[in-house]
Amino acid sequence: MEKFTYDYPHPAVATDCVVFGFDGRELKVLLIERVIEPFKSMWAFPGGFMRIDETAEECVLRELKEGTGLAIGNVKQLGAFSAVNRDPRERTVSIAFYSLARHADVCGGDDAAKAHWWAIDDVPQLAFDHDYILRQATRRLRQDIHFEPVGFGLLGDTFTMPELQRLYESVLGVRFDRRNFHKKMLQTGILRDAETDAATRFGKRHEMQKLDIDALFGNANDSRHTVAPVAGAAHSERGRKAKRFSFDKENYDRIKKNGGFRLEF
Amino acid sequence: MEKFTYDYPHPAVATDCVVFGFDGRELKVLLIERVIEPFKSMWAFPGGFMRIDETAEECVLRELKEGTGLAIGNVKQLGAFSAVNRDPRERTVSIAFYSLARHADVCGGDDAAKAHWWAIDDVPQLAFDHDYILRQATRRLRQDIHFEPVGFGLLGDTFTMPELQRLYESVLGVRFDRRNFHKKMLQTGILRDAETDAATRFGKRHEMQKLDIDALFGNANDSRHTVAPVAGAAHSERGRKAKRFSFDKENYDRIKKNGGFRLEF
DNA sequence: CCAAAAGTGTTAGGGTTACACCCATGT
DNA sequence: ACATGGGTGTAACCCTAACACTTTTGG
Repeated sequence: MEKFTYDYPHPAVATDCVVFGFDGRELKVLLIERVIEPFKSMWAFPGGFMRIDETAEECVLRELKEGTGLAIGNVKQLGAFSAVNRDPRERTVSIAFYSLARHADVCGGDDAAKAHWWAIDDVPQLAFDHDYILRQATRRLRQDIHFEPVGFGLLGDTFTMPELQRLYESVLGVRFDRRNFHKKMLQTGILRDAETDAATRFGKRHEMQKLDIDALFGNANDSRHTVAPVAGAAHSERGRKAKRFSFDKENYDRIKKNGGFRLEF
Repeated sequence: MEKFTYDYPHPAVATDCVVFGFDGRELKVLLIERVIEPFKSMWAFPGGFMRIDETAEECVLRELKEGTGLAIGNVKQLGAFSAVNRDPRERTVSIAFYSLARHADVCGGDDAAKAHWWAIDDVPQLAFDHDYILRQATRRLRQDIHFEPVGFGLLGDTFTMPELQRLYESVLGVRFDRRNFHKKMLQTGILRDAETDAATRFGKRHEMQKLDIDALFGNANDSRHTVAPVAGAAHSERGRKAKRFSFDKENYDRIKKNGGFRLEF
């Protein structure tokens, strides 16, 4: 086997990714059960060793794809974890990231071991220092959600205000008043009325029929279009049907240039 | 020479530290002129390669001491920088940190090359990807200053409200109303009246003389005790003498437990 | 005596919070 | 019908932003 030699000892460099998801009720994390030593049969974040010709970002996206089938484009770096004994095999520095995935996008992956969603409050003891990394990631997510539209990565293309509220409540661990939440969210300017939007895009603002809307977005009775798989399964079918919104990326980019939004909570 | 061999290629791991300082007027950065290739005679952050038996934090503190004489205890990690070609010698991942230093604490260091403070707006083109790292560090500092008492690491043990205001204005690049700034700062609860504090500590609250205060903290005419070296040199001696404050660490820790403070600005 | 710097309080306005009723849907 | 869940507006309060004069000090 080919060998690689250096004048000074080099640590190995790996990446790990904390993938958050949301099922409509609870915040979740994607974990993989380890099939080899060390920490065999324990759960850990997807990740792996960095190749010599890729950046850490490239590495973590590749490992994510290989390990879970997730092909996402956005990861945020949490930082490097460098405790001397964090990996019993050899000295390893891990560059950790976090990302947000729609609950349904996980499709197993190649050597897919077992990738499973765990409720954030029920995660078992993890391999390596991943317990510690998870705490950092959760804290970071809670911070970021005030200033960045992180939540929308966890929902479908369209979503309802109550879904969005449950997401924020899950992440932050608090409860909000419906009306105030609604108001605040609309004030940020990053939401767009999904139905109006769709009608406008198809040039049928005035002729928009209920049937068209159902066809575009799926309604509660139409299982062929589960465009909102996240929340659809989580709450009862009773009660008034909720208005759907979508994330207004164009407007968000404009707002971001002027300093971004801030959600007080 | 001893060699170190691995089955897979390993990148080198280094650390770099962006050290911010404040001279009473402008935000500064501590840079070292490189005396060896690559990037010889260009300026760069203090830092160096990580040893196999130390964490990144330990490494950066050691390098800081060796390179600049700074013996500080608090650094915050910015993250890992892993562009494939950032170091022409070999593939190197750098874990970057930032820290705050009192302007006078830099005393040269061992192999001290030349460590110099640069005004943040006058920094020349830097070695490696340090320009990029500096932008990240500046952005991060601006964020952190809203939630953490970062500013006090840059000032002396005691400081005046105008000094503190100039610091915040330098970091954030804006101007504040004196009265509102004063009010907001006191409201955070992390400031303590330095003169009252000192008098209390010495059990002489009621007998406190002006002379005592001068002896404890130095006054504008006493060059032997330049306890506020940061601002003392920067502004004219004219005008009313300002009240001194200190950072109330005990109270800050208590406040932090309850969610911390937030400076709106 | 004058210029420069620092201390201090009030008011208007915007934003947040608290709060109650009606409507739509499915059982 | 009724239970469940969602949509909507208003009033009190707090916090922020705007604003001017006085005091101290050194020249």
